[in-house]
Amino acid sequence: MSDFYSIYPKFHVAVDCIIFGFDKGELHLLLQKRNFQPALGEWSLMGGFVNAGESTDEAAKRVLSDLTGLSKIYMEQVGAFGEVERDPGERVVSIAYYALLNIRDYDSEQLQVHNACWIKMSDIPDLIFDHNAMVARALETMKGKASHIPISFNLLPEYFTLTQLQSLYEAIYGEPLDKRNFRKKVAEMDYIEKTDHMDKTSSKRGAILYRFNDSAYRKTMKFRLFKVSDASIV
Amino acid sequence: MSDFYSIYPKFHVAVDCIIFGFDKGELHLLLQKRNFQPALGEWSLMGGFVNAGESTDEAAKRVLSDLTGLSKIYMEQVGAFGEVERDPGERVVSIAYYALLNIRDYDSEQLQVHNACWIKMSDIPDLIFDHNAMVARALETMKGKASHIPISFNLLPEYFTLTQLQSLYEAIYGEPLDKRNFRKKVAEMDYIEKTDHMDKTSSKRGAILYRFNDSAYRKTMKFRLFKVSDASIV
DNA sequence: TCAAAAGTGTTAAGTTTACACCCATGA
DNA sequence: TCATGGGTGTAAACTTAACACTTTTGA
Repeated sequence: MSDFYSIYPKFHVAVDCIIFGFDKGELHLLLQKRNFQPALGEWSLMGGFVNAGESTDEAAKRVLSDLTGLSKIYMEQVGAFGEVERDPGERVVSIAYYALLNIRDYDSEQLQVHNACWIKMSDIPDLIFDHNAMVARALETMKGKASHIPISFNLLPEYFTLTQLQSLYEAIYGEPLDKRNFRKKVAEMDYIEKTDHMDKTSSKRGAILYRFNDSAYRKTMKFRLFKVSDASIV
Repeated sequence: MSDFYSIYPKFHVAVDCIIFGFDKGELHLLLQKRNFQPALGEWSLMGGFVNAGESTDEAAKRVLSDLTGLSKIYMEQVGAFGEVERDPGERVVSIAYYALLNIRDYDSEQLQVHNACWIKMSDIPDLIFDHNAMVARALETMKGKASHIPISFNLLPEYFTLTQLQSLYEAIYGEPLDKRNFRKKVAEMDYIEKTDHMDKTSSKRGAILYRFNDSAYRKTMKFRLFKVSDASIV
């Protein structure tokens, strides 16, 4: 094999995962109080190094499945973080991924093992390195995508009420939505299907449970439950 | 310094730049017919390895300024490409960036030196490695951004006609726009300012030259010259 | 004088917003 | 019986889309 590259430096390449969950009307992140070095005792995202023979996407999936035991998690790349001093230990380029998962799919035993817990977005502590910046960019990326692609259902159980769905969108975009207008839009989306199940846990009357039908969605690919936002300061 | 990382592998980290230009009603890319190894004689994006002591953003800026002599180029990260075998020579993780530049700012002497040329988007040849995939993702990223943030002015000269601006949007989104509706929207954007200059090169009558006023834009941050598109197949 | 690009308004259709009350039930 | 969350429609405001002719002037 010829070797044109050997004069160039090599770096550690890591992945970090911004894991979103939704509970009690708020977005949460799965964070880790590190019980290992470096930065022992500090809060961080879940991450790990990319192995030889493993793509960065695979590394992110591995980190997620090691942590949760789940293999089919919705995941998307946020981007690379490549500042020289981002990790004070050594030069590490990290690729951030966000993941969306139903908070109930994740058992609390796993939480203990990894010293992890769900923290409300409004209570995110100082994280190590540039992890707070990763969270901010992940949230922007996710909001952009969730406004026109139905990824948000990954944050809900298979069966959900319209109140839950609305509350999820309000949590993501941080503003209230009108109930009647919201339901009118949902009603036009045939792939958000009424089931004959009822949720009796959150009201006396009970609420109809709905379900997202992905193959029906793929026929129209039309989805918009939230207005497209103007630019933030860029 | 403690050394928690040494058991993990290191990789080459590269940057690749998708450089957009606009000319004669079409988007173009600045591509390179490689006069060096590896992949000598093949077409590729402009790229380079990230140096020690240099962030990935800085590496991308360096690649762009080495190539063009320009330092203030609009540039944004597309994302990391981390497949194991993406570079058949050796494991390389590459961070893609797109750049927008006014095709006239780039002199043809530079083109020669780098064996580079502007190729119409509709004529992009097979590129090395995963560079075609990078181009596709860069275009999607750029379209998403250009629909609600006025980045497209980076593709035009400082003074431009409304016909040029419309033609640019038609090139980016690949569909025709109604002239009167387009001009009505532009007229509402006070930061797209009429100047008292005229362009006489493309019509006998002459067309009024406009100019984008960034600080005026920042007061409202409202911009939309193209409808937000539905999902492509994702 | 005519070809070629620049410039200009109105109307209908569709979308978004605002808004308030009745329903069902378990405690 | 009443407190709680579930469910429903209409009208006004706004936005988008469709559409065709006149102007200017250099060749």
